Amino acid sequence: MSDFPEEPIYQQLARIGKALASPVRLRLLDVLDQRERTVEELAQAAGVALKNTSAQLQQLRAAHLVTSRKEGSRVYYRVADDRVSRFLGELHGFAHDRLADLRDAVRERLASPEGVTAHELAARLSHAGTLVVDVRSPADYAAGHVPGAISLPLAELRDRLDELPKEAEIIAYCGGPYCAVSAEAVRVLGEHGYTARTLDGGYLGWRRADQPAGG
Amino acid sequence: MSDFPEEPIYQQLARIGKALASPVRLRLLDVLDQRERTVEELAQAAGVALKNTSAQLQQLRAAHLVTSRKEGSRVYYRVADDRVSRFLGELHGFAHDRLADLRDAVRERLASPEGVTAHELAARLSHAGTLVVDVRSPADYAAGHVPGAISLPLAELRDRLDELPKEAEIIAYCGGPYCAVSAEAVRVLGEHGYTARTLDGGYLGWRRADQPAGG
DNA sequence: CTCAGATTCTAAGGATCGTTAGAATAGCAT
DNA sequence: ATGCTATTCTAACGATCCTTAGAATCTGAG
Repeated sequence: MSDFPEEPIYQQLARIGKALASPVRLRLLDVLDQRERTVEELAQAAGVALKNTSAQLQQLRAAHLVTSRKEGSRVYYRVADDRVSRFLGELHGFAHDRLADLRDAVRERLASPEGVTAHELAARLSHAGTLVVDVRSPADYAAGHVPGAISLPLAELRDRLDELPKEAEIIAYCGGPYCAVSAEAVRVLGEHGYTARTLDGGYLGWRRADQPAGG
Repeated sequence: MSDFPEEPIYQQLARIGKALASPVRLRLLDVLDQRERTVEELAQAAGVALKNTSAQLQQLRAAHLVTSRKEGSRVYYRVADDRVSRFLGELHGFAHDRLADLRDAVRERLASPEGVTAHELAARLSHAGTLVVDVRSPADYAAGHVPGAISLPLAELRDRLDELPKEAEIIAYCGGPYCAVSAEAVRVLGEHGYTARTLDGGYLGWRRADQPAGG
């Protein structure tokens, strides 16, 4: 135990660092940042064991990064406020341009051609000819989506191709920045002769870039 | 070990969190962010054992938060680039407005009346009547300081009071945001009839607010 | 070439953290 | 009340991290 005089202060600061030091907690934060969820929904969406999800949520709550509200027998968690969301966005950007290993891991998982940034997409929304497709679940879509986007979950994509005009340029997105679903959708669309690209960062990237959540 | 499909990505992200999860490493970063230092200078300035300083520096380097250069038999470390400095500033601000315990720890250590923010000080520099006093070591002063500030280490303050015009409003600052030296200087100045306040965040806060480092 | 100083590498004990099983709590339905 | 569901608490094991002693490396000086 070394102890310089400012240690109590830095110990407090380190609480935030500690909260961000676990892959599981970072994952939970990203999933929660998309929308409020119950513990069970969260555990399933994040792919983390239920008991572990609950345990990690206690730590995130101790660091005041998430808050919960009780409704009946369920507990709903959400990211504490907008500042947490913004800070997480900054952490992602900071880590991304600092760690080549992170960029490699992302590239290996997504393996998709370059996507459109949130800013580029915002500029295009005012023009016709761009069709934005939300490939998440209808529940996710209902909780908020890019203005003008249509809901078209990946599972239904092949059956509903006739709803998509051939000449449109399609931008597909899913939830998190590392979600592979939109990349898969782009692949399928490409096979059927469409021009399609992903939205970098997904819906979360869109919101973290301060873009509006359309109703 | 839980493993959701995005785990390798979040594992990389967590490397940044882990680097920021230790009070000692956060302290080293703050001291290094003030200026480049050798391992020994850093260890002494931070109040951390030399062996431990070296060990923690290896971890900070692995996370690409610091870089080193060798000059003769000494190794100089510094914060990797401006983005690290900015991110640390954001982390401090984020933690500060989130953790009441952190605010309490700061208040307990500094116990000084409210200081001036970097932004306020910047606005005042153009007017006469404000005297900015740098109470750090001459070496720190030489490495960069608030434009127009005079160097007056705390140890010499009592002997050099006659250099300070009684009618000036004095702003004193030291290195880090949690350095108590400027608060002590303000106390001494107050005893001698001066109007004096501290600069919130010290020199580091000044730089992190994107203010110029005067020569 | 040898010596002294600065820093890092290696190794190891102790502390802390991550994970999960099992018990406990709280709310709703009957 | 009783049972059922959702969630948290308690306890415990293994994994990881923090810290520091001791050996090793590198540099400049004599």
